[in-house]
Amino acid sequence: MERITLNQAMENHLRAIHEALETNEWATTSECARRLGISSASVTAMSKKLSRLKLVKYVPYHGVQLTKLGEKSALEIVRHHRLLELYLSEALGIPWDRVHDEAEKLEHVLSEELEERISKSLGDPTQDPHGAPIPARDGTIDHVEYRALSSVEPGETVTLLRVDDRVPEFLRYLGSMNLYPGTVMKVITVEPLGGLLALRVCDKEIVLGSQAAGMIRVTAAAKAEQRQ
Amino acid sequence: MERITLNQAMENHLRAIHEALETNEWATTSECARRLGISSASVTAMSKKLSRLKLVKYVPYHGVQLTKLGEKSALEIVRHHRLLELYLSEALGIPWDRVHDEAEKLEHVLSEELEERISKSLGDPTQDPHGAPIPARDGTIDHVEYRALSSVEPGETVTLLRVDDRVPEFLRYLGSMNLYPGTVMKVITVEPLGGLLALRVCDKEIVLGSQAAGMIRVTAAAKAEQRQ
DNA sequence: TAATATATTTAGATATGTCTAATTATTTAA
DNA sequence: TTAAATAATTAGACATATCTAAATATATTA
Repeated sequence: MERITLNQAMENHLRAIHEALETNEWATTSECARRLGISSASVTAMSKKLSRLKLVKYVPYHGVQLTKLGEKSALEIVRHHRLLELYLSEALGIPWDRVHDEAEKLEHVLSEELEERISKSLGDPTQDPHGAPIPARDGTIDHVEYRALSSVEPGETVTLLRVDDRVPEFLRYLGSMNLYPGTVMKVITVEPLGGLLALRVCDKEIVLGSQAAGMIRVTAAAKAEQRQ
Repeated sequence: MERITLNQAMENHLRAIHEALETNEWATTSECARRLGISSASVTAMSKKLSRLKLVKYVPYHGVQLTKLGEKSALEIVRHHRLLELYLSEALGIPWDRVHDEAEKLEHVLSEELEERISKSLGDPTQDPHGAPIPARDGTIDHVEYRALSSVEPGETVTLLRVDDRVPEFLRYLGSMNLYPGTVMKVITVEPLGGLLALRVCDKEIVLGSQAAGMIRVTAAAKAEQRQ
């Protein structure tokens, strides 16, 4: 498997594709465009380019999937991104709602050596501050069974495993209520129409909207496991 | 003084100009081209652009000088660069011969917040690993009187103040002889034609070529001061 | 001072990633 | 099953920073 030189645009697209594929079989053009904040036309152009380089399988009008090579390349960028998020948070004290944007810029200019030293200085971690798995150097990555918090039934007790890292306001809101990966919570009630969720966390009651609950992933099993 | 949004190419040019102006009144087109590793034609094009933006004074066939605004912008990039060099060296243990290339990539994507946290975590330092002054946040910068080691007379004792940071082999060589900023050395002999320099450092004798000696700057006063 | 060498600029080309507007496919709803 | 809505692609344009080759200006040398 050859090594391919990627530029920043290609790296951005690959990471967007990788993330889109976490929840769907195909990364559609519009989904990638939305994630990258660019036009669909631009995404199509890049899909063709990545396809020509054998980094993705591109099926017109369906979207793209990563090839083995593309997967490997994407995981390297994801590793950069998540290691940086953790490093910025742990070593430099940047609040968890701001590390994503910083990491997004830094991830493209991280040398192998710097990546390795950062990883070592953190003890070769396997999770970023938002609970996302950090791929290992060899491309292996933890696969954990998740559920969206919004799909949990009233009465269940679950552990928060992972939150979406892209919306600072959302993360600040969670932080203000001490909702971090590892937090155990019991779902009290679920409003039938709006999906408003009432939770009990450490004897405090918290209410979340359905959109917020959709950005939170929790243990798939019925009973909580203490994690992290 | 307005704030101007700079892209990576503009930042690279501004830093090259700033460095060229450390030794010359004008930053010539060819000198900038050499430093940036691009063609003179490209430098001319950028000189015009920076001139249009009032960041430099461009006199055709003479070169460029930084305006007040350009100086301020350049110093911000230089601050990024040197803070990063020191951080990579101190916090992540990257050898001093490799920090320049890393910093060159990172300097363009450093946010104000990250810059500030890095600076704080280093105790708001004023010198990078190669002895170059780190501009303060407000743009003030230490001005130290230097001399090239190659211009020192035999018999003089001087303190190494600063070395060129761009050639890894050169830095490794210095490191192998324990020549770092702060090192006190006595010039024993100077070969008249080739300029070969014999030094005594801690009772060890070291010989340097004229090119190497030209990349080392030492105290301007006749007697050494213990620095750093 | 004229001839030559060197440095700089201009002209024109290329690669890249993005955009908008128009066209074509696909999906959804009537 | 046809019509309408949505999604994706194509065509064509633009900004950017770079390049090479040719032209021009400046500096150096005979």
